[in-house]
Amino acid sequence: MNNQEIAKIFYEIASYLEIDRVPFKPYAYQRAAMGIEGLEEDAREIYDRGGLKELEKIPGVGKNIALKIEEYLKTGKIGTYERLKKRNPFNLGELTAVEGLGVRKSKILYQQLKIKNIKDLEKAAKVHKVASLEGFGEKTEKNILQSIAFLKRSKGRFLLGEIVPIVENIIEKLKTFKEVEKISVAGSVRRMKETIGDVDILVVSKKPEKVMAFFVSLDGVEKVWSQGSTKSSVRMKEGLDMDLRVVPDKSYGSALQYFTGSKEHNIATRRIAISKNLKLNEYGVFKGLKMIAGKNEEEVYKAIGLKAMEPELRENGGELEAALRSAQGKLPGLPKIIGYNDIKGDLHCHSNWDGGANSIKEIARAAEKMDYQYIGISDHTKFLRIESGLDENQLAQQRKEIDKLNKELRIKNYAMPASRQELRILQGCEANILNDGSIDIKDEVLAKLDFVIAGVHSSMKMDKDKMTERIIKAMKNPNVDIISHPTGRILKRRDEYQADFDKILRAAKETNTILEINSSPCRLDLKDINIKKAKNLEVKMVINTDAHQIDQLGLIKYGISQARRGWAEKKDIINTQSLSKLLQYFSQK
DNA sequence: GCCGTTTTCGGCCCGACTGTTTTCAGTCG
Repeated sequence: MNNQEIAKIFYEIASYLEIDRVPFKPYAYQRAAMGIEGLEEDAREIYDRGGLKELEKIPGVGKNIALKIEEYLKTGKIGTYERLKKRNPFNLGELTAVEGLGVRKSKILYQQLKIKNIKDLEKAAKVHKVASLEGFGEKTEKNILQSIAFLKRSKGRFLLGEIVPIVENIIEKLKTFKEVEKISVAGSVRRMKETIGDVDILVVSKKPEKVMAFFVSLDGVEKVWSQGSTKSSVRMKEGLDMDLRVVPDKSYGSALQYFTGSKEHNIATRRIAISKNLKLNEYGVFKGLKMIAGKNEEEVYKAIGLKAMEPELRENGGELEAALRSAQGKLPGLPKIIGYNDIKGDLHCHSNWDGGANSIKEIARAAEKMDYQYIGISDHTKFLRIESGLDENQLAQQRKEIDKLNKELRIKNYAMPASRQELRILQGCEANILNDGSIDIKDEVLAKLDFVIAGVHSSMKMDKDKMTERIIKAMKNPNVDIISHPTGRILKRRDEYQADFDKILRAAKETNTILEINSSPCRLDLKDINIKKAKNLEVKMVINTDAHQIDQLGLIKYGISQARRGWAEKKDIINTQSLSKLLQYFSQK
């Protein structure tokens, strides 16, 4: 994939031009970079199909930038970029990651002190060489050192699953403060992005100063970066930054829209407003000086001719075009994405048979509490000795226990509301896809299970063709219904396997194999763009937790949010369906 | 350098806060 690399180069060109105060061009390069990032097709394929003309159809790409893409595809380099880099031989990405440092200050640091990277910067700041530079000072130098310490500690972003509990706690505390009239989380947390840089919280209050004073004095606040009457910014003891904004009630909707982002979504919505002779900012939608909307998000979007959409969709990935069509009654409009209460059962739970924390009965009880109609026990199989994987005999034993429990539970369920009478424990397993694509459990045993999940748990560094073939061969096994965590990534720790995902998707379609969206906050695998691809190809998916103890059943919300970010609808996700429909999917293999 | 429901020329998202200033540049989101 060349696209990410090309986009990165254009972002950097934009930064270099900003250093030199070149007007407007940086914006043009950024837009081109965004356009390329958003492509579903590789730039080379586009070029091979129609040359420069075809490249110019990419949003933000005109004649000149098309030429630069061509140059990159032909030579692997872009002359303009190489020259700019030579003139600014410092690590821009690294330096601007430091809070408070942008491109201009980075250049000054290089010119005055020959600082090229964070290491140089830390050295210089420690001996107080930075404070004396023009435009810098004591405080800037201190903040730089603190920010570097943080970067070292956290490696940047946090997992959504780490952040949400912290945010929920802070919001609960703020709700108890009587001057807080309305409150909502905004930013990437509201969009449920898989990793979070910092947290934005929005409040309506008539006494902003009092709210700010309360906020910065909350337990868990380690440092106050800034404190004003509309915005305050703090560092929490967990290491993440949290911003609180206070807005008047009449602007709550426009502020929520604005602070929810994404940045790309906001830039695009403002441009739509301008094209209609309106101005959109965090205070409202304005026609001249007259405010025409702002109280809630629905009226803000409506004022600029759009239907409001769920926060998870707001990435400028086609949602604005869809919202425009929805508002005009045209198709295809906004998707009716899956809701947080639409899941009818979790099919990937580990019991104490393979070393998980809870018995099958305890898992079933927990599933009842979640109002599930079915629960799938999917223990590891024998190849994974370290996880006490089950062999053929143990699977047969487990079947007996599950059959017994199903009888017990069903009797009790007649006393339950109709939705729960169906609760049924299904027996699956999470078998291993061996290096040659075969499964570590005999076919005749797999055939007796209600469903079979298969996943890669070994030899993850296989080369691309081999890994692709390995997974496809597993999908061709008529007993394999679901592929677990299909790309194998672990956020912040391990990259995806080398594999051709598009090929795997096509094979999933041909073999009626279901792909898992694993809800574990460090996996979220499939990720949003792969979910979108699967949906477009009509490949079915299932949202599972991979829980090893019953408190992890609640992680399902992160899988759902990922599915929502991938535009998945109820019909795309098999475990939104009734038990009978679900079993029908499995029988289609 | 790109782009067009007012435009093929003349615009390009926009406001808050900080730090270093004495009216503002830089950064952030």
